[in-house]
Formats: sequence, C-alpha cells, structure tokens
Amino acid sequence: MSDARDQGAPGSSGGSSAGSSAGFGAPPAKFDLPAIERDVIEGWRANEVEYRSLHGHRPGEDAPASPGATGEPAPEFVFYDGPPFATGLPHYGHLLAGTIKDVIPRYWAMNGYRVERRFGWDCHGLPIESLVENELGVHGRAEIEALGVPKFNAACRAGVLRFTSEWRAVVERMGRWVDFDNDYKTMDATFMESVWWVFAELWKQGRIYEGHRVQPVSPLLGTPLSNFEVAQGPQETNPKTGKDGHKLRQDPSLTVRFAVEGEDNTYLWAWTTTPWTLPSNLALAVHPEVEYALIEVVETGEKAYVEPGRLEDYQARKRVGETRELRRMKGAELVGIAYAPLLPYFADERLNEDGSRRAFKVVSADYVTTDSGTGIVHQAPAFGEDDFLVGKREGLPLIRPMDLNGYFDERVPDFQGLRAKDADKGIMAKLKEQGSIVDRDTYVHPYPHCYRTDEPLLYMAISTWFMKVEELREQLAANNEKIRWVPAHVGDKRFGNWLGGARDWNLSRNRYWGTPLPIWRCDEDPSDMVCVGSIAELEQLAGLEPGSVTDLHRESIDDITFPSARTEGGTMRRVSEVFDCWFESGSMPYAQNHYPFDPAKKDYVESNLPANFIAEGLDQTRGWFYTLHVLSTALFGRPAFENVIVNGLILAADGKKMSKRLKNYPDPMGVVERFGADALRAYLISGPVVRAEPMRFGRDKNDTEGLCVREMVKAAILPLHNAYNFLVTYARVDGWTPTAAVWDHEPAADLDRWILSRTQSFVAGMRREFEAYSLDNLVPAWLEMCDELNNWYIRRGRRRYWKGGDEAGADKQDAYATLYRVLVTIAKCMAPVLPFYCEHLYQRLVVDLGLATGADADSVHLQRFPSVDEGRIDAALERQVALARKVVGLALALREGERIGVRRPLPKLTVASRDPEVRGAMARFSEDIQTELNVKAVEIAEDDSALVSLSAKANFKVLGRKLGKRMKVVAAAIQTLEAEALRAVLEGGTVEVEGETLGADDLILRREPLPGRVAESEGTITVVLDTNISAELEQEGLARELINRIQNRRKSSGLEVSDRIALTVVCLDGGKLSGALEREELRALVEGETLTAALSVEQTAGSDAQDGREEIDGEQLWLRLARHEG
RNA sequence: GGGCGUGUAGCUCAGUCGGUUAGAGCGCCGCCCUGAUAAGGCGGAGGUCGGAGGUUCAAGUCCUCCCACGCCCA
Repeated sequence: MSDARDQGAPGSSGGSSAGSSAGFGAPPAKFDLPAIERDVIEGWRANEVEYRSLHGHRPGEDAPASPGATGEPAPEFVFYDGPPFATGLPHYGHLLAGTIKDVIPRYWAMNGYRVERRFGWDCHGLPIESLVENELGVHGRAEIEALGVPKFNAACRAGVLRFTSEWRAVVERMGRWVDFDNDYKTMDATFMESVWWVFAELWKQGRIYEGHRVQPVSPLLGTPLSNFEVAQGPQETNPKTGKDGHKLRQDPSLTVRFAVEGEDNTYLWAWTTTPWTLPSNLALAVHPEVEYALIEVVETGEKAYVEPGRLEDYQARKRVGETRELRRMKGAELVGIAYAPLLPYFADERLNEDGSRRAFKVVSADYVTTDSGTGIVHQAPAFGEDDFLVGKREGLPLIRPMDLNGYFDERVPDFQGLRAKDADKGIMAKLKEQGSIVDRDTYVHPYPHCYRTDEPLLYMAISTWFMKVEELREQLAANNEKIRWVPAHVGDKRFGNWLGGARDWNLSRNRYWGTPLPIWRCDEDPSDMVCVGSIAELEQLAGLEPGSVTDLHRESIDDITFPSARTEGGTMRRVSEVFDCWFESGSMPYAQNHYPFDPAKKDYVESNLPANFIAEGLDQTRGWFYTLHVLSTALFGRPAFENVIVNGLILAADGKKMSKRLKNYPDPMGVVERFGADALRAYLISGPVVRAEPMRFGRDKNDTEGLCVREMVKAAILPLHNAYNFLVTYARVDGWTPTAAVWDHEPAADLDRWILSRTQSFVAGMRREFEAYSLDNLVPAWLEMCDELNNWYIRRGRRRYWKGGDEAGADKQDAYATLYRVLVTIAKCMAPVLPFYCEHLYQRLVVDLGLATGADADSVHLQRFPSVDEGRIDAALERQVALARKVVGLALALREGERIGVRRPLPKLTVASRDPEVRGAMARFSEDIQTELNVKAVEIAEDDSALVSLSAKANFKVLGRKLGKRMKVVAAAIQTLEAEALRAVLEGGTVEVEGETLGADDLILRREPLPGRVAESEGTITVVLDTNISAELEQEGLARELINRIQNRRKSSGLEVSDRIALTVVCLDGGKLSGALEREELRALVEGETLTAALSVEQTAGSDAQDGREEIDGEQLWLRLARHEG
C-alpha cells in the first residue's frame, strides 16, 4: 500500500493526513482484481490488520477493554474450527468451508464481538499412518512392531505437518482470517492430556466398557482394517450389474444338513459360503415372516426344513431329487427347534447353567433373505456382523477359535494351525465323510480384499472399548433441539434420526499413531483396571518425577508400568489401543485450551460452550458434528454449538467427483490468480451448496477452467468497480473531495433520497441474512442493489455530475455526497463477503483521503457493520421508482417492436392506470421517464377505456375457498363477462354470475391494448407510445445520431472527457442532415453535448474520402475533429 | 437394503399457505443504448416441472409407488 495510507494508519489519533489530502487518486487504467488483492494483503500485513481483528489489539499490546472504550470487555462470539488433515493439499471443499468460516466471523467481528479463530490440525489416524506405511515399506502389525513403534511414530510425527505451509498460503490468499500462530494440533501433549481427561470423566460416569465388535481383518497383516482401508481394496466391475465394487471372488457354496433333535431323520438345511466358520456354528437363523416347508425327499426318505422357493432352485439345478411337501409353517414357528451340533468342538455350549437351551437352536433374524441358499442361514456369532448381533440378542456365546492372522487354535484340534480359508477343504471333506453335505457348488460374489496383500478379508469379533451412547439418546435429542441447523432438515432428519438410533461408540483402534487409551490393566486380573486422567496422575502412580512425562504417544508411555494396588503381585500395563481420532476432534473444545489443566483458560472454556458457530460439510453429520455433540452432552449436558452451517459436496463441472487423474477441475490457486479470491468466494457461497446440496463447479459441463468464477467478477465486482470509477473520474474533473460532512448531507432530489433509502433497505436485508446464517442470499441481494445503483441511480444521475464548474450548485454536491455515501456503505456491508475489493474501495474512498479517524479506522474490517437507519427508509418511494422502471421497460419493448431507436425522439408516452400509486409515481418521475425514453411528454391518465379491452378471469385463490365445486362453472361464466359489466366492477360495483355476487376482489382483470396503437399492458398499467414523428423530431433525431458518431470519435481518438474540440461536419448538400444543422438549437445541442468550441458545417455534393466517413439513415457525412486549444 | 437430500429452459437456480400465461441469471440469436462501465437495456428461441397413479373445484407444490443422482449408514 502507499505511503499515504500508512500515514493514516498507526496510532489512535488518526486522520493525520486529512489536511494534506489532494482528493482521489486516478483509478487504474486496467481492472486487475488479483493484483488489487495482492496489494490489499500487503496492506493487511504492514498494518497487522488480521492480528488486530483476531485479537482485538495490536501485537505486543494488552487486550483493550473494548474498541468503544466503555470499560466493558468486548463480547465473545465463539467459533470452533474443525481440524483438517494436513496430509493433503486444500481442495475446493476446504475453500468453501473456509469461506463460510470466514464470512460469518467477519460479520460478528464488525459488530463489535471478539471472535477467536484458531486453526486446528488433525494429526493422528490412518491417513498419515497409511502414508508412512507406504513410505517406509512396512505393512501390518508384525512389520510395524518389528520396525518398532518409536520409529514408526517418529515418521508419522515428522510427516504429518508436511503441507502446513501450503495450507497457510492458500488460506491467506483466499482472504480467510484465522490464527495459525496460535493453532492447535491433536498431537500436542496438552491436547492429548485433555483427551485423557475427557475419557477419564466418562470412565468415572461409568460410560466406558469393554466389548466386542465384528471388524474386517487382514490376516497377513494381522490387523483389523478401517472402512477407509476396506474401501481402498481392489475393485472390479461386476459383469452382472455393470457396477464397480469389491473384487469378485469364487467361494464354496455349501448346503449342510443339521439333525433336528427329537425328530427322526429330520434335518434343517442351511447354507454358507464360509465353511471355515462351521466349526464355530452356534445357531441357525430363519426369517420369522417367511414361509418354510417340511419336505420329504422321495428317493431317500430324508425329511428337511427348507424355504420352498429355494428348494425349486436346488431341484432345477438337479441337486435335490423329487420331494413331497409334508407341512408348511412360518419361520417363527421354527424358532426354538434344537439341533445336534454339526461338529463336536463346542458341543458343551449346548445348555445354559439352568438347563435351558443355549446354543444349537433355530433363531429368528430379519436379515435372512430368500435370494440364495435355503432360506436358513448358519450362524457363527464371532464371524459376522449380523451373526454377532443375533448372537448377542439370543445370549449365544462368542467363540472365536482363531487369532488375528486367521490360524485355528487348539480348540479346533482337527484344523489347528491351519489358516481359515485353507481349512475350507478339510472341513468340507470331514462333513462329507459324516454325511452332512446336501450340496456343494461354487459362488462368485464381490468380496472385500486387503488393500495391501490382496487377500480376502475375514470378518471377526474383536475386543474394543465402547462409550455408552444409547442411554444418552434422549439428552442428545433434547440438546439437538437447541441447535440452529442450516439447512434445518439436516438437524431434524439426518442428524436427528442418527441420534435417535445412536449406538454405543466404539472409540478404540488397534493402531499406533494416536492418543493412547489411558487404561492400565493388571496382568494377573484383567478386571483390575485404572483409568488415568492426567500426566500428573500417571507420574504419581508410576512413581516418576513430576514433569518427567512430556509426551503421551505410545512410544513414550507403553513401557510405563506400576504395581497393582488391588492385586497382590500384579503389574499394571497399558492396554494397547489408541483412540478413534474422532474422539480427539470431538474433544477439541476442551483440548484446544488444555482444559481443565490450564487455569487461565478454565473459565473461558466453561463459559464458551456451546460455541456460537461452526461450519463443515454434510459428511460430518456422523463425524465431527456427532462427536462434538456426544461429548459435550455427556460432560456438560449442553450442546457443543448453537448455529451450524452445513455445506454440500463440490463436484467437477461434469458432475463427477473432482479427480486429479481426470483433471476435470481447475487448480484452485490458478483460478484465484486469474480471477480473484473475492470472485471465487462469492461464487462458492452463492448456490445451494451452502445448504448442504451438491454443487457442480463450472459454468457448464465443459468448464474446466473456472469460467464460472469469471462470470462472478463480471456480475458482482466489475459493476461496483465501475461505479467507483465513475465517481472518481468526475470528482477529479470537478475537484470534488469528500469530507466528514457528507454524512450529514440531506439531499433534496428524489433520486438521492431514493438510493439512500434503497441502501438502508439493503443493509437491513444483509443483516437479516447474516443473522439467519443463510449465506446463499448475500450475493443475489447485492446484485439487485448493484443493478439499482448502476442502472438507475448513476444512469439517471449522470448529467448531474458533468455540469460545468460554474453550474456546480447544491444539486451537484448532493449527487457526489450521496454516491460517495452509498459506496462507502456498500464497502462495509459487503466486506465479509468480498474482503479484498471492499478493503480496496474503503482505502481509496476513505483512508487515502484522510477521513479515517479514530483507532482501527485504517481497515474496513475493523469498522462497524452499518446499522440500519430506519428513518431513511421510504418504502413508498422505493415502490414508485420500481414502477417508473417498470414503465420504462414496457416502453422500451414497444420501441423495440416498432424498430425506433431511442435516439429518435417521439412526441409522447401515455401511461394509464386506475392505481393512484402508479399515477403518483409517473408524475413524480416523469422527467426521468421522459429522458430515459427520449419522449417529449409523458401523459398520465386514469381512464384506460379507450385504450384497452377488458376481460376477466376468476381469482381462483379467493373464489376457490368460497365456491368449492361450483368453481368451474363460475370461472367459465366469468370469462364471458362483457367489458361494460367489468367496468362497473372497477367502479366499485358488483356483478351477478351464476347466482353469485362477485366484487373486484373476486376477479382478475386483464387488459388487452386495442388495435391501432403502439401499446402494452401489464397488470393495471397501460402504456401507449405516440410514434408520429414530425419533421422537427426527425431532425432532432439526426442531430442525436450525429452526436453519437462524434462521441465515438472523441473516444477513439483518445481525447479526455473534458477536452473541448474543434469540429467540422461535412454533409451532403441538400441532405436531411444538412437541413437539421441549419437549425440553431440543434447545432447548439451538438456543440453542448460534444464540448465543441468551434463548429463548422460544410456542404459537399459527394466524396469518396474514407477519412472521417460516417453514415446516418443511409446518408453519408464526414467528421473532422481536433482538440481545441485555449 | 435403510436414512436424508436432490431432480423445473442448453447450463446454474428461484418458485410463498395448493390458485390457472411457471420465473431469473448465464449462454445463443436479433435489435437498441452508451464520453463511468471490461458494461447495460429490450425482445426472441428454448419447458411432457424425472415418471406413473391418487387426493382436490384446482397440483411444479400434498400423498403413494417407481426411476435417476448425491451423501451417510448397512
């Protein structure tokens, strides 16, 4: 920024350059938004503007009591930033969320609130672990532990922040103000200690328990995989469905007979594709509503239960011979049937202690289908999610005779040491030998495979730690009621439903780089456990020096042990798991402030929960939104946030996901440097994507360059720049300089009073939108305002600014003062959305002129958001101007229809309306209408009966309620009503139709212009254009055509706006133009409009000269012009 | 398979409590205006309102089913 601005900035005295101001600087010749933005960033840096917005004071100073110096501390507006992973570069989704996270805090900061905005980094978890696994070439538990957790974690720590500087650069360039210096990282010891505190609180509340969960396991790696890793497994297109999915796999399709106890030669036929789980079979499942049959195989006499539709399939494949149906029953009737264990290993589990049946029985399960198999499904609770849940419900034991590498253990001696899939053959052979196999086939299906080893995954129950959430459902729902969701349906439906069905949260992971679970367990007695809630507590338990534990990662604390206080001779060792990283991000409100350990921030945390505002993508419904909500509800009984904006996903222009490989989207920073960050911000928040709906980033399918953003420059920023340019151009010519007094100006002209009113309405509208957190209307509201400013206020007022210096009266002062005020107000209003251009505008309009007085006056972002001056709003005036613009539009359409250009003056426009407000508006703005339309007179009439024919239609909305079924008859009759009857209604009378008495409100009148006139009707307004062009008017039209040609030449020959010229017009002898220029008043008109100081008109009989040649109405003429000196 | 959302002009989207000529912006075509404007104005072409049923005097709007797409869950 320039020196002039720097002078005005420091210190609170301000305005030091006021006296020396020489008025506006010259506007740039070229509009280059990215260049302006870079300049603005420089200014923000030089003046520490961002720091002051974030902290409420300059670096090194104490926090002031308040900007207003009233002694009260500034109120807090609390914002929580959801931490991204720094292992990738920011994409459009981040830029969108970042923009939302910037716009709202800027608004509240401009309203006098202190808005702390700390950036956060999510450092733990699989993204970085996977990266490091690849970089180090180690995969799975065995390899990582062979390498050593210290080395592995050191690599994670070293690599996780690799892109932070890139992030910071992008965020800054986008104009997002957020505190990177005072950021939080989930791997900081302080953060992790708070996570421990959170967990210990839950432990004290009795909300933590150890349980099991079925998870996919990669047997070679010996580790459970996350959904993320499963999704990264090999993919293949399914030839049957044509869709991509897991790689296909051929598995055995085995149908096995289970002998029903107490029924001779009777079996349950059950189906499985995983023979290796049959040793662990503990039940058979049927669907309670499905009909089953007891059949007899004619050839063998074997009786079996099976679903009849499925039986047909077996018979069609000739796997089962002829059968006879004995009986039919619902699945529910089969429930409880006991059968003999298929294999002997767990036969002891048959009965409960009280002698009731425990396992090897038929159970009911809704997930059973009749798509494949027999309709009866083998259950091994430790090896499938569905089986597990059924087993839990039925009280079946959880038996998993296999380690994480998939080797059978000693409990299945026949197959001990064999790996799961390798045992399939042996198991089938054994079953065949004992006559248990009904059918054996193969089955090809998509199946998840390991992303590293390509092996099929095994699903098995694994011990994990849970937080009880189900019992919190009511409180969660009650707290959700206190949150304003944008859009509302995400909260009511999506999030609400999710809370209603919330399951206990599995919050541990069998991983390495994360916050370790602070549970120490006795090696002698697994039920003897201690949950450690702080570093100090750990040091004390382990007898370590206070301060000796400085890091909480596994490599630092896994070796810390201490004797059990409860179990003689027992040693307490930490359990191996780490936290789900969602637990960490959900702890962020406390952990970012090292709660409750940092005494300086304890109150701050407690009094700032819930946050006023957060914003993230729709995918966080079950992620961060949920974990924040669960933890704050459990810990404090409060929601974690009051207002949340949920954004949708950004897709590429072609509607597909953005893909680096396909290159179907432009580089974000390339777009910013080409078109500007303000434009990108405005584009991003202008659609339904700020209401959780997906957005296509592009103007059309083929827009891979971000042309959509260029359009936003044209629509939202250039017009503002043009308005500024206009003001400055003429102010410089006139030597007009703003002073603080412009704000007290009471302009006389309707035009000024109108735009000031319109501006206040705009401010009020913007405030409403900001405070409703509905961002998608901000830019459209601005575009409307922009249209009013440029295409009416400035267009209509243009001549007021270029009156010569001696004519400069009060009206000109009013015009400048008003336009100036409007622009400064807009700069403040739009600053949250367009932080760069609005700052630029404010600097040029206010700071450069030394009008920035008081502390923090050197940036628009440290200013107060304009408050609404209700007294300035004149709703009637705004309506009247809208009516005037409406009439102008109608009349321009008539001119278009008649092919009469606006340069050609017409004698008269008639506006007829019965509505007194319309007539009032016409009278008030007749001069504007006249000049805008180039008509010599505007005639206003009340009676339009000579101009239009009247017809009527039923007012369905009004009559429908009254008439109900009679509506149709009456509506038809109304259409046949004669004009005379309708005129009577217009006069306040009524009309009888089909026995109904109807008044004006029951009808909608339509006006059709009568033929023979150039007329148009809309609503109650009829406009008629008189197109009789007299000889005088034709000559005036020619003069205006001539002016147009001269102006174009002035412009193209590089003359300044204020230059006076010497002009020679050579026209055809005896031509029409020649005739026109014989009229003194038309010559004066030409001279005045074109600043011609010396006009000479020459006649010619004709010429071939090309130089200066023009044509008007097919008649040639030649122009010569030069700057007139002196 | 379930939950939620979306489907309206070539594209991006409005469309109120159900009310009868379904709108805007961009793009295209034509015309016009312009000494602030890189703009602007007017007009035109362009719509089975995803489909099918239903409720109703009346459905883009409400209900049911179906189709497509997206997110999440399974």
